[in-house]
Amino acid sequence: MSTIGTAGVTKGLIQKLTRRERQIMDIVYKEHKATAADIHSQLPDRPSYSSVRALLRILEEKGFLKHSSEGRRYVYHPAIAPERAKQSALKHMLNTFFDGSVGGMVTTLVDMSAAKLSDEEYDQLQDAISKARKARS
Amino acid sequence: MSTIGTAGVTKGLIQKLTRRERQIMDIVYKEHKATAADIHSQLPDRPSYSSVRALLRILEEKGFLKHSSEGRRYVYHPAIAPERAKQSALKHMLNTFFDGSVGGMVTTLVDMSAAKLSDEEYDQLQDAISKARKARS
DNA sequence: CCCCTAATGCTAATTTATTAGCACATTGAT
DNA sequence: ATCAATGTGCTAATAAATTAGCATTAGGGG
Repeated sequence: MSTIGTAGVTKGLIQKLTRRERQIMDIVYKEHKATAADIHSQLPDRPSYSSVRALLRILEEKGFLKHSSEGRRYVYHPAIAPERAKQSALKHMLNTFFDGSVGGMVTTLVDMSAAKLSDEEYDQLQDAISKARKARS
Repeated sequence: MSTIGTAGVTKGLIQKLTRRERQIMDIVYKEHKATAADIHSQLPDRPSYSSVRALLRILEEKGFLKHSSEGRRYVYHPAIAPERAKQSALKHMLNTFFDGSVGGMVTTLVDMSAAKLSDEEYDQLQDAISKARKARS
């Protein structure tokens, strides 16, 4: 079974985040964009609004977030493109839990959700794999 | 496209870990088991051996690690079964980056590694999916 | 116009995480 | 049997993360 390496990919930047910073980035990635209030409302063990804002400033300084103004509010966006963050996270998980095996990961994923997938969804999966296979070469 | 929920699964315990603690747990999951020295040698920005041992004690107190004695050494193991940890991590990633879509995640995974998979590996993937599909009902 | 609300900016205090130091125990070699 | 090497246990110091407080500014409604 072939594997995927880790070298040079978004260089583990995300692994450097602190607990709160990670929680915030998770929310931003999930929502695509979010205001301080959005984030505050979704954080576990909600700290004060003030704390959230301090962290947002820090994350922006560190280059993980950008903001734009929407009316009077700041709307925060990830500074690292979702595609890259996604891939980086997937690779990390592949290496940590699946010894780099894509097949192992897909199998676990499909097994986990087996009962919940419809025929249509299975077809989509099969298609995705066929296409990737052909696109190779 | 159906999705997978987050409720009640290893209850986000792992999200509570600090930076160093996470780094250590990643190594332990990756290696399946490890001594303090193993971990020390693999940690980024290597702290002192002493620090590592302090963290191992803390992780054990918090219930994330167990140890057994092997000769004179302690060998650390995850206290949360790899299967559960894996699933918990996958679900978290599904929700954060793929809006809960298994298909989306599999597609990204396969695309990422497309060039590297052999025909045989593609066959394995197709098989895994077919089996899961049949095992359903 | 003036006040209330809901934003942000900055800074200081507190809490938590991280680190390292040192004492003690055990094994193996000479 | 003693010494060196390699473990562990515990504790205190340091560094980093997290939190909250307070000042300020802008908008909207009466």
